[in-house]
Amino acid sequence: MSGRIVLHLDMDAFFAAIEELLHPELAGEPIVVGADPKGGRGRGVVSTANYPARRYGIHSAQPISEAYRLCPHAHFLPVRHGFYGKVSERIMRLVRDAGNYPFEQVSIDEAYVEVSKLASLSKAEKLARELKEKIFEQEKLTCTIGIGPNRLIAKIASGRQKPDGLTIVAPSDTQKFLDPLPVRELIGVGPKTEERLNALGIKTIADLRKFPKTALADGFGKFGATLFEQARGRDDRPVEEKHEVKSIGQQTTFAEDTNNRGLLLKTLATLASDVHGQLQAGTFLYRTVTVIIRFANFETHTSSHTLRKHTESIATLKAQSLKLALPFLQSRRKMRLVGVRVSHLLPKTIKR
DNA sequence: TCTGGGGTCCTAGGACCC
DNA sequence: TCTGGGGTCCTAGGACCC
Repeated sequence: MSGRIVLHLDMDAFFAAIEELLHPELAGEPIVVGADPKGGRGRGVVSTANYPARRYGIHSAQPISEAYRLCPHAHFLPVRHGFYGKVSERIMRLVRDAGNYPFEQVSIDEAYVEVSKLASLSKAEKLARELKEKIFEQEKLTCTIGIGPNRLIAKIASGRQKPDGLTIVAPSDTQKFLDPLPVRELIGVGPKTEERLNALGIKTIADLRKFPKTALADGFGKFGATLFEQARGRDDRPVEEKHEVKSIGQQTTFAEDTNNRGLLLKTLATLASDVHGQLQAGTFLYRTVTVIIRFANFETHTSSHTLRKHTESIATLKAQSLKLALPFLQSRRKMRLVGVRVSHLLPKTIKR
């Protein structure tokens, strides 16, 4: 595939930016959206911090207790998913309706648009500027856009200049754009893989490019081949609105670790019926039930069972959840989290 | 300093079938 | 007495993403 132009749009500090709009009096002050810090004793993590808060070293996924230590006077606000979802819907509609381009929303605040048919980077740039303007006009929120010859480059490009940025990488500049970047920028390279690559002397994408395909395949399996391609700026994943749901689940972390049987059983039952509610809302049948248990020391286990046929029964879901959890409960060890997930979903409309 | 909640995808071993 | 190969499904765990 040649001559592609892909645009990646990423809202800036989305949750925190929305909260700023709802609390104009907090303008310019550090805002942390996430778990309740409970005076430094809270569990949970930072969901999003605004830029003033980031200057204190606060960032997404950081333990909320740590964020509290870094900046106790920040404004700590709870996550209001429903509200952000509504704002997201309006923004995504605007982007989707910006033209008849293949569009793919990848999360509450991120989307790709395939604008290959514009056939020129300057036209794509113009569209990007228009999108940024329209979103700001309508929602008073800023976003960052990356444009590149495929999803990978567009995504990395948008990550380069934030907030309110626009980065365009021409096909001919792709390699020189990638080479100096740390391998952590690549899709699917997290802390563990970064560590492993670093141990091989691979720090930058230029380093990665020197590694033979076979060596990468040996060390990283299927992902090795993807790494090889990514290092060369290649990515042929299409932009398409799709996404069938594969699983539905809920989990909860207790305010304090517990081995209280009554509480554990009650929590599992509640999770099971909440999951069932979502199942019904989406009119799905399920076939596999998985229970997730996390002990106080963070050791995490799953136990699952696949039924002989699909069902929508809530009684079965509850019974299976309890049955799967039982061996863990017998241990009497304290737990910090329990969860229930269903998979092997089947849309109900297909009657059998 | 402990580490959320919603997900997806990959791997590896064992069971089972032909 | 020793011992195939391929394919699919299930289960458990782990890495990663937002």
